[in-house]
Amino acid sequence: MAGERIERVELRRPDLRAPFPSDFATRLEGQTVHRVMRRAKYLLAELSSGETLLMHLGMSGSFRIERPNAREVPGDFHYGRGALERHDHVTFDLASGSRVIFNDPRRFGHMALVERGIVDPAVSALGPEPLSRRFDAHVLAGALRGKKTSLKAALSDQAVVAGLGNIYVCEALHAARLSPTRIAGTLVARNGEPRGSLTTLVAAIRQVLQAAIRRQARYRGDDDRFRVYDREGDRCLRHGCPGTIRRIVQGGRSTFYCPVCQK
DNA sequence: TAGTTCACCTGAAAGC
DNA sequence: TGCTTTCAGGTGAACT
Repeated sequence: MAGERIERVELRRPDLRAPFPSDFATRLEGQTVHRVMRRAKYLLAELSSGETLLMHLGMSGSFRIERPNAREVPGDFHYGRGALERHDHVTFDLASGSRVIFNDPRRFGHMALVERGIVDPAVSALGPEPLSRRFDAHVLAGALRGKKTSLKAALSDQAVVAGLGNIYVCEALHAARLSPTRIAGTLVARNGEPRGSLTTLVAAIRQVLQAAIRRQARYRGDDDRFRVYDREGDRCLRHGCPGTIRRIVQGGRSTFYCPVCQK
């Protein structure tokens, strides 16, 4: 979309997670996308008006791009390319002839237009990017100091660290050998300095995310992609650990961990 | 103020 | 075989 002019926007239903404003499509049409960025799980498209198009894939959302030189499909009435599918909720027709389509079966996705000079509250509240230089053990110690909630809940909080979901919190805690039920504040010394286990956790978060990006992982798929997630009853995969993976519920979400090697 | 619970949604899987 | 129920997730509002 970057560098493209948006010719036409079609909303194929009135809402995703929230209703679209009545002027959502018309405000987008005619605008040029200056650049597209990512912040945590949000995609941000900077527009020629100074507004920002905020997009979130939710659980099941995805984009696909159809290009004008794509092979024609007989009988199809949509630009001679693939027909629109049941859960194609938003289409962006671009001046180049390309079409960007947002598909989201579960409709947990989100789109909003943010006015010039305004930062969406959901974005401004986000914590540091876990793969950025700004994120280290001292920063995480500052966020966890005094927290009486569990490590699982704390790491799932996007204000503590941005972009970790349920699965990768489980994976990072397993990689760091830390129990998801441990009180978050116990990883911080009385003087506010991070304990050694917090440094290990920061490295584990980075390692788990980088590996996931390399695999272009999605939340469902090959079972061998995860070390603990969805492995209840299986042997722990850590070398030499005799433990069995346990499932518990925290904050209404499944947590998977090894009670033997995660302390 | 901090922490917890619930609703939203729908495809897949399990249960009957 | 077909119908019904349960479960999963990210986010924000409501609740404790």
